[in-house]
Amino acid sequence: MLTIKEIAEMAGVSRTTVSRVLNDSGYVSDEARKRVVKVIEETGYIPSQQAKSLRTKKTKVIGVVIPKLGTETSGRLVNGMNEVFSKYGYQILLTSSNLEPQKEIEYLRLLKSRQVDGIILSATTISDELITEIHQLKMPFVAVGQNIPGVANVIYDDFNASKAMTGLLIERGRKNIAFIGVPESDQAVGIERKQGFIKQMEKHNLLIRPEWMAIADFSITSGYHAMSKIIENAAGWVPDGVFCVTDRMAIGAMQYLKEAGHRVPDDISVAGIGASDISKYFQPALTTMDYENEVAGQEAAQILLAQIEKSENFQKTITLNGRLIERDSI
Amino acid sequence: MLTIKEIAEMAGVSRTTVSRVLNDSGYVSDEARKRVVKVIEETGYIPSQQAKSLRTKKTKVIGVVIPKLGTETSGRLVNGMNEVFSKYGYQILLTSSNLEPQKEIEYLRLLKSRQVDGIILSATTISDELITEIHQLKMPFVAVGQNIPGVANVIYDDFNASKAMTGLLIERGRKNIAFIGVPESDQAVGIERKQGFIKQMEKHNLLIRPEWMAIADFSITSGYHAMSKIIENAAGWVPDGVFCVTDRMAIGAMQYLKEAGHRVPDDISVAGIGASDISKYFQPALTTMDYENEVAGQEAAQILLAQIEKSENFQKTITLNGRLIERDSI
DNA sequence: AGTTTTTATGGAATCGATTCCACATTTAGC
DNA sequence: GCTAAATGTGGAATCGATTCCATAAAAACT
Repeated sequence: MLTIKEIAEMAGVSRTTVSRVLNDSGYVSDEARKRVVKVIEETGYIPSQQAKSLRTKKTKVIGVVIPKLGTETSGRLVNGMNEVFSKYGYQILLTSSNLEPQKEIEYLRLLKSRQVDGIILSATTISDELITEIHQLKMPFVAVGQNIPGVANVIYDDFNASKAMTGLLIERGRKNIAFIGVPESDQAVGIERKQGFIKQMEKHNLLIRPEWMAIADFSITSGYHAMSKIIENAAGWVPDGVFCVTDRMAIGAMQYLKEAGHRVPDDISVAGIGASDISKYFQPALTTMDYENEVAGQEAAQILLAQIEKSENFQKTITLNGRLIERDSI
Repeated sequence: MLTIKEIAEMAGVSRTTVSRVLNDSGYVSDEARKRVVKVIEETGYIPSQQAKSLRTKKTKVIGVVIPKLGTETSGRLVNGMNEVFSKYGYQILLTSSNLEPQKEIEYLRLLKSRQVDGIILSATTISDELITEIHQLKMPFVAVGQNIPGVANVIYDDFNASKAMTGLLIERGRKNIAFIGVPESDQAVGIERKQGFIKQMEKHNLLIRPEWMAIADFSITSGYHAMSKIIENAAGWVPDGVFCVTDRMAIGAMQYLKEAGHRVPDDISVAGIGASDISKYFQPALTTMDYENEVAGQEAAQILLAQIEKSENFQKTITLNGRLIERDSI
């Protein structure tokens, strides 16, 4: 491993001068600069960021914690962040909690120990322990997707998105609407979206049947099973609409309906949230809500950078609205 | 920011002793250890990995370069790696080249400058420049998906996978088979898979029509357009099978066929490669090849760890075979 | 009791960069 | 021609950890 000392010797200058060339700082004569540059090129020397950031206290690395690697949502989110960060010379240290709450806390610590310049957390469930940990962090921080008190947030307006989608279902004449949600441990998806549905139904004086309210786990398969259970429980009475809080569950539900001989949307309408890639190509194409995760990622990155570079410590919260995408499933 | 020095002072011991407690090394009396542990817990002190690895020359970070964030393939691959790495206390610094070859080289340098302990590259196109750069790296390295000479590789047997899939099509009585591939700049997907198709067709003395050989760009939409062009060019003659080198393009092709009134698989069979999530739920369910990217990720991680920890410098190449998944599209 | 071994502790060097400061040499200003 | 400012260079301290080495006290052997 080549070091600055060796480069200095080879170029016949001091480490200080090499450092100046490297960082374009201070005074360096053309003559000396040329010699240094030449040696660097010949040797392929790459300075150790390690040593540099030990001294400068800046790593130019942002820690990001996402729930699961390789999901569309996380992918888009991280892409959005990356766009902004790379523009400013920052890199992302990506960690995935794999949906284990304990890992989130662990990774937060780990990221701090790696001296990242800031952290973005895309959480699913927020425990008190997690909140405590976050507050102990005392470093630039932004939460995405879930509202965490006392810190900067980029969140989606889940309540109104859900309400709007339910409204669309009703507008199209659907009255007996089933609901496929997720556990309430997830505040945004589990509670907010459910509340949006309930409020809208109540507003129109529509009956919410408990036996038509299923809970699934985000997967396509779970949507399939939830739908089958609802239809079986229906016993004669069949819903004329289903609102699924995620696209993948909606896909599963549609799949079941098709197999069971129900026509979508003629007999029964299906709606999702997320505008996943698959939703466009499935038949019938799913009516859904685009959450524009890239934008969320960009916003989160911007806020974090403001905290880092201008050391603004605001607890700014940005709320993003979903964009309704009407297709063929309603 | 708390440092080891401050902890030492607060506990009334030397930095050396604190370090020993931290790393469970050397001799420390119970009495001293207790005092140190107490101070650490009270203060929430987290040692700087930065400083540690400057000294130890080990960062416990692995650099990973993938072509695109948020794709299923990359997601699975990275998940597989992560499984292995996290078991041994390593973390992944993930970078995405966003399909720009220049960025691959740039990130390789960047990762080296961050002193990662090793690098895994999942490349799509391999230029001479890239190969030169890799050889200059002189650090633990594994390439995934593309065969790069002179280094360790984990590759898929694209040629035989493609041959097998084409064979299945033929076995089912298909004779007039169209082909949707990708540009040849991608050695594995563009060339190997195409050759597998060609060799199998030739073996059975089947005609390969140039006008039925389309080139698309991995996307669903491009598959759709490629298929439409083939059908249009067919002018009367319609193929009875299409082999698409990726699932997403196969989905696009099927979509077009459906819209154009061709029945899959009755009139025309469709085959893909990749076992993507969507392929299972699309109708008809796509017959495809599972490349088991998680396994590839695990293997790559294992090989890299062997290089790092046992400093084995072998140019081991592991070839993974695809697993045929027969569903309804053939 | 005297010697060796084990246990315990801290001082100081080290990793590879940056940066403050001192000093030397030019160049500019009057 | 003399002082002041600009330019150029390197020595040495520093960042926060680990680790070699020296030293001392306690425990274990003759």
